[in-house]
Amino acid sequence: MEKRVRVRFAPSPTGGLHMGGVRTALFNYLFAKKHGGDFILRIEDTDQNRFVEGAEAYIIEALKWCGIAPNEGVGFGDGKHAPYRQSERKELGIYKKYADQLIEGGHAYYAFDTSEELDEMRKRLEAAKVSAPQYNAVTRQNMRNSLTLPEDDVKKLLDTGAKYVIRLKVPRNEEIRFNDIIRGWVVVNSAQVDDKVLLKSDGMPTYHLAHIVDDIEMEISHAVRGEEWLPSAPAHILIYRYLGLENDMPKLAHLPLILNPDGNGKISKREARFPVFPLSWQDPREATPYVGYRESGYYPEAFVNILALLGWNPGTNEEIFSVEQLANLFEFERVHKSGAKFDPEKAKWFNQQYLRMQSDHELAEAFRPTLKEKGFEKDEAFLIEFCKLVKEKVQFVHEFWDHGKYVFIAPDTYDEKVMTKKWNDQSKALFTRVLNVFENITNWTSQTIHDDFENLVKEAGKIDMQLLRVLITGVAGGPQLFDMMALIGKEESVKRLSTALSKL
RNA sequence: GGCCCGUUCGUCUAGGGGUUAGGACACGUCCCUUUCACGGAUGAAACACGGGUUCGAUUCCCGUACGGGCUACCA
Repeated sequence: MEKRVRVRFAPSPTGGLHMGGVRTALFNYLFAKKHGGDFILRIEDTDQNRFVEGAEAYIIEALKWCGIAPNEGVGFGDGKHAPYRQSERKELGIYKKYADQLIEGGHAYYAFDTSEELDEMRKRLEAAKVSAPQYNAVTRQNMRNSLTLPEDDVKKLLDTGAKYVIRLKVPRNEEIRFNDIIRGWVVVNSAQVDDKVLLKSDGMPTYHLAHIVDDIEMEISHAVRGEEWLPSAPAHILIYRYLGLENDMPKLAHLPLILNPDGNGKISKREARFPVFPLSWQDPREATPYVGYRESGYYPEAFVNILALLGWNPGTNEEIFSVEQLANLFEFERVHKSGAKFDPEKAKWFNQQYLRMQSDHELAEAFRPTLKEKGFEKDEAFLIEFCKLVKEKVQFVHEFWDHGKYVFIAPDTYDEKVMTKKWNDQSKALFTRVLNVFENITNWTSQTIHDDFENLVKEAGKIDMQLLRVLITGVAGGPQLFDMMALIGKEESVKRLSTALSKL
């Protein structure tokens, strides 16, 4: 019988969750959603040295903003497997129990080596030109552990409270194979796997032990994680095996990485030319915050859409998908094996697509706070009309200001290029006639402005529209001019034109 | 260095033994627009290389190159 689908996103709270992490969470979410399963947030805080204040809260908020909230786990309600923080689970003795079981079975051992001794070993191996210096079946014979020390000494060390770690006893030469849902069969010889530390000297489990114990106890059906875990997967297989749980272990899926746009390496927060965090992140150890997608004006739906299409696609030509649609379509069989470079330009395009799906009313309300910040307040009808006219030009809501501020502020300069090219000796007289026509319009609408203007053109000959636009708005481009003038109003439009004429 | 994973236009990708190798972003041109944008049309642009297997390989196999990941009492 197939297990109920239960997947987890298991970040460590060592900083802000970046977009690569969000994508891992997203794929977990989509898979759970598709199969009517559970999506769990587990916090892997077993490294006390790397704990960062605020990181956990950030992760929770980021998942919420993205609309991919787990239905179980830290911040999302306890299920029957609480607690979901590994530091708290450690207090319950959960991990020690499994480590002891491994020791009893002869598949793990105590190691008493100090970090200095380990350093020495590595140096020695490097000097001897050993290609892969590691604590393994060969080198452990020269180290201080329960495999080399007399039994009495080990007992004494343990009884006197000597510091120790528990290491996995990896066989010297054994083929380990596992079937990854995304990559197919992967085969590694155990000679490449080191005797991983399972329990640290502070009593905390390492990732290797902790995630396995928790995945088993939490009945996880699929372990979906980044490709960076692929090299340690063989060790994980061994742990499951020695625990007698190989048949109960979750199916493995290693996701391809998201790479920097300019080629080198997985995406990093230092890449300052585009946001890497979903929400702005202030690292307590750093002075300047990292700007997030939310604060940059991205819709969460757009952000999630972009991420979903990095390393996966449904096989059609469509690109715009809601989270619900993504969940219906998603399958690991269509996830790529190779990493994808993130394209910030295309990300903007995605946002534009979502912006266009908004009604003029929604856009108006979204823009209102920005406008207020700039010191202007307008009624709803005005803002709706404004957004309707300007929206074709923007990718982000805040750009309504950049592309339409002249509606609210009369120009004090006039586009130089247009003026030098088009303003001449006859211009002033001509536009004075235009001004007279405008002054005499009683019913000020786009249509009447257009009609009366056309009548003047019939008498006076061609009048340059772009020049007129610059005189009224100051800038060379924008939405349909008469529409804009109708919005700006007769009084203001006339005033702007006469001001311009008096200045020039 | 060692091990592992990967490689279709600049980027995201579809496809897959016989195709004019398709779409999207970005870019060029044209149309629409008395502007810019939107929209429409159109163009340039890819199967990393070398060997096999095959009547035929971009597709399958093997090498090489290149890229990435890992190589901690970090995750």
